[in-house]
Amino acid sequence: MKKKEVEKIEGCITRLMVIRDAMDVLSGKWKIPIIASLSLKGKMRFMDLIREVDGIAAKMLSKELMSLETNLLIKRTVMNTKPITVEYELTPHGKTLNKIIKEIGDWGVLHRKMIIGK
Amino acid sequence: MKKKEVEKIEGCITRLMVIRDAMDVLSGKWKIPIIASLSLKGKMRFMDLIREVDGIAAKMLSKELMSLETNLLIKRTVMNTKPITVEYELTPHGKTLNKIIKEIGDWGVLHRKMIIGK
DNA sequence: CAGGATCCGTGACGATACTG
DNA sequence: CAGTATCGTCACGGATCCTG
Repeated sequence: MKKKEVEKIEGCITRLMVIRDAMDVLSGKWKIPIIASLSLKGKMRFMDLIREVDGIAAKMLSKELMSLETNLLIKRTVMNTKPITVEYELTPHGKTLNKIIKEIGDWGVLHRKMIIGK
Repeated sequence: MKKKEVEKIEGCITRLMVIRDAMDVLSGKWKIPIIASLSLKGKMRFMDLIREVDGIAAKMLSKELMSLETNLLIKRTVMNTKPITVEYELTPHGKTLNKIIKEIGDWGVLHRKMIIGK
């Protein structure tokens, strides 16, 4: 087998690996919608997210936010107000997801036309 | 409220809606990896996919392929060989996912660097 | 307001064996 | 080879109540 072919095959394998890495961080029902909300609206509080991310329960939101924070995608800021409020926003690294969010949104429009159109 | 502001808010809401539409079709552990494999390698048979999509069980693959076919993303072709073989490939509509796959892959590389780097 | 605690159902996902 | 059948597990996700 030629060197170029080997490289191509290995390229495929690592490509599939990084895709799975990404999906480990992003998969689930809520993570993309949460990130999309923060991406579109910027800084948001817990209650804002409850309202914005349609149908999510507080427990799930809490859990997903923790996961996203652990993966350095969002930043959590506690404000000293009374009662306390908490703000969430995308980190610089979280903002690098914007392209994915955009593509998913664009494709969603396309897909909707496809389904309705037939 | 001005007309432009209304449009912006409605734009956000519908944006989040189409994103959820897209996620309904794409979410889950396996769909993106399956599509990515078909995207990178073109036409594949059931066994090829079992090998390529690392760790998937036959039952899951079968189920996911059905779901993807229902959503018009892949095409299933039964060949009259002995024993029978089946080929799967992306439909034109399925190929419109290439941009998403690319972005996810690119981001996966970035994310890996981010995690290892710290 | 932000969330934790608790209880709970359902389905996603997995391993193995089997069939046309 | 391309699946289906069967059985089992566990975490996703939901509802409700509670607290600093």
